[in-house]
Amino acid sequence: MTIKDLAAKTGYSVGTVSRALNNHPHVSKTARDMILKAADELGFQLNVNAKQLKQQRTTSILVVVKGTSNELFGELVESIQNSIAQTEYSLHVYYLDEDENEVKRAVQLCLEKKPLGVLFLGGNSRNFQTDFGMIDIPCVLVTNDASELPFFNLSSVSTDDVQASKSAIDAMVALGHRDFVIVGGDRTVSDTSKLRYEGCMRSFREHNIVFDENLDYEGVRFSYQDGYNATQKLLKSGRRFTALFAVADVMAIGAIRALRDNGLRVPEDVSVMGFDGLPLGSYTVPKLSTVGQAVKVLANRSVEILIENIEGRGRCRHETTPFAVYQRESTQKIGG
Amino acid sequence: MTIKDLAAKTGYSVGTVSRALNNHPHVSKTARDMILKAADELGFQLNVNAKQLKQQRTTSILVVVKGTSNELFGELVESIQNSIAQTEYSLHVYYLDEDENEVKRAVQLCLEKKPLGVLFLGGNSRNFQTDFGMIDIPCVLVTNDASELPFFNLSSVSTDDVQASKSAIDAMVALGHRDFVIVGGDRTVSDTSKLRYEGCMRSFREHNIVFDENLDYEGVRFSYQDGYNATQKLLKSGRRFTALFAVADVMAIGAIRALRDNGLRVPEDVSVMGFDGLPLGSYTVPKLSTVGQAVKVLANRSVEILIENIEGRGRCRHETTPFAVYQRESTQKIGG
DNA sequence: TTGTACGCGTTATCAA
DNA sequence: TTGATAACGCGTACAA
Repeated sequence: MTIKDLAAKTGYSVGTVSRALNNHPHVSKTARDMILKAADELGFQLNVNAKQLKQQRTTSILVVVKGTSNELFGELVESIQNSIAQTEYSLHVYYLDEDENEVKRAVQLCLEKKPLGVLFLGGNSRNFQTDFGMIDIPCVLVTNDASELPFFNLSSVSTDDVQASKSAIDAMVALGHRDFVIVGGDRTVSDTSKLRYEGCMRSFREHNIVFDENLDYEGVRFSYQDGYNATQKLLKSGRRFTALFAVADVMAIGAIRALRDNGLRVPEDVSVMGFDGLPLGSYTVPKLSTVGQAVKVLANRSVEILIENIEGRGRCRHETTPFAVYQRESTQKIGG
Repeated sequence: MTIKDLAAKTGYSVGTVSRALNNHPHVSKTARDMILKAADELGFQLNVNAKQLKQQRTTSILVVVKGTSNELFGELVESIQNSIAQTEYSLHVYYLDEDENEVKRAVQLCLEKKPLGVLFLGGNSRNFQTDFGMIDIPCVLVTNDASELPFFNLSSVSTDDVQASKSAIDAMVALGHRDFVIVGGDRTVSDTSKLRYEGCMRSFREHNIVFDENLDYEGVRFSYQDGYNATQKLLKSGRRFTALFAVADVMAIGAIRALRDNGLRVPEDVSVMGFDGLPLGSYTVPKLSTVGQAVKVLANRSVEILIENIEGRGRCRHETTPFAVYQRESTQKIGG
């Protein structure tokens, strides 16, 4: 079943058939109707390989997911897939380990798959600085800001991590907390972690709160297990604190568990705040206080921007999506 | 950069270059070495479209994921991707809504993408009975048993849902429980739900436990929210129970939350058991008792079987993977 | 062992 | 508006 058969069936030439199938002008309504009808009846499927070989262009968009244990990305991928499904493009998703170089990997995948664009879910600017030069198709970095990076083909849509985590700390300070520890990411390797840390520090400075980055900060991976371990370590070190901020909900959940295992109650003994706003957080015990990211907006804007750029209808841009601090049950006023 | 360029560079013909690149016999070591070296130096990438057009065969494997909110599938996809990464095949993942017809969708995707095989994550036998006939490539149904289905190209690897959920109930009975409710799936539409229900009933019969399927069973979707709602409904109905079995961990977590919101303690007032063994369950408060599936085994065997069948080295088969009941903190002996 | 040449299913160019 | 035909890059018979 090729356009040749279709041509034979309808009496037109392959040229006309091709034009009809692709909605090109210069084909009579009679011809178009007849051909489309025949195609439909015969269940004709255009051969993508032949098309792409001829046109020297694929139809695929790459999604590179960095750090698979962060459930936020799971939600994002789902949203992205839904947006893309309504377009002519197709999606290829690749999950990378948290400490792989996502840009190097993307370069390699671009050579191999020749996609029209790529969506990076997470990433760190150092990798972009050194390796992104090899990529010349439109890309967008999701959940990280790339406005400081000197690439004309790299957009970004992200939450303002500094403001968001500053707000988180502010909220806890407003509750009367002054003794903080942070379960964060590795700031030498994750921009997100660095920015969220920076947001915390701003709040601390603004409120004259003492914070020792060597003693009160643990930089680990974004997972339940690491959140748990980091909290254990903080506890073992003998630091005294009434508030714990975890820069991801998964870590916060691990942290709460560790606190419990050490006989500490949440929020009575220590308040815990997470980051991301996973649905799960509404069902945990206690319900997780968190700063929520706008997952759907993040996803939709990312694919809109990417497609605009792929289709040459726009330049690269850097957008910020809203966040909100949700005070649920894992935080409370100091002393009750 | 095509094999033509490579031919020009090395002085050999495109035929020899092609043979060298594909590890065919009848090419001298000299030629092979020289060509491979040149390819490497020039960063040569074979044009997949041309290759597939010529060979009339793609290299892709389809993964159809049914019910996106079930986090078990997230873990599975990750595992599957890792297995496939080490092969010559490429993966295309599609997430479907829980109540879409996964087989109809697969048929359509097969026409479009012409994959070599497909992996179904979840699915129901009714859809297979009516629509699977259209598919003639090797497939494997993961997490559901397909041994009763009359298709020579459909394998399956699954947990023995009947035994597994019987074991779950048995374990709670051994703890002294006799008043059960179940937060399950829709048995008219989900085989998994039907089987797990069946397992429960067997245990109930064996232990002469009274269970009213109309009053003590809620059939809903596999999500936190639905687990929560179902439990609310059970509670509102005034049923008295000391044990709740949720046929998925996500539902169990929703259920625990609902119990708490009604002033009931877990496990003191009611014991809760989940199903799946998500990592998350080790960090919740209380830690979730659950029957764990062997995710890695499920994933590995599925792709092994699929690839065997794709390469014609095996027939279709139906395997069962081990499960284990983990008693953590959400269950306890009745009255203490 | 190597080279030549055809064809896979499309799209696009050019003539009609 | 249509039809004929040349590419696209590769694999593979067949010939050498």
